[in-house]
Amino acid sequence: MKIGELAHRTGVSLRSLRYYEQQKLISPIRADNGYREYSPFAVEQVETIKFYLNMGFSTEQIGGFLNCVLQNKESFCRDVLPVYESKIAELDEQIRLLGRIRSNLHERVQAILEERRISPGIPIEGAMDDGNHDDR
DNA sequence: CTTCTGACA
DNA sequence: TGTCAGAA
Repeated sequence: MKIGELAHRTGVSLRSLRYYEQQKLISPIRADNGYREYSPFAVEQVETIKFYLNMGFSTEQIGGFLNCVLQNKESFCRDVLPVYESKIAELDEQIRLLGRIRSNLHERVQAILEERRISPGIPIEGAMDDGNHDDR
């Protein structure tokens, strides 16, 4: 099938489909006219890519265990463990930062309700870090 | 009409 | 990621 059909059947934009290819997550073959030709498996492949992207993994990380996960239908691929663990650690870090922001705001709310004055805007370390891992 | 690549008021 | 251009 051509890119238009795959996009329609997966709900992924043409742009993203081409981007996944750039990131080596999918490798469609080229027809004589230069059009990308996807195998019918591309549908499930793109869906698993979307799944991991939503899990917060970078395209680079996904590229690492995609084939393994794709073949061993949700089975075990030991190489994914370290990736999953680092992701969990990353989430713990984000949760820690969010907790700081939360308590900071909570304190301000209380101050306002109690008509109490508190310290001015004090930046929270690392709070502005969106932890991006993408980009080739 | 569909796809391709490259680029960004 | 969207989107537009110019070409095939």
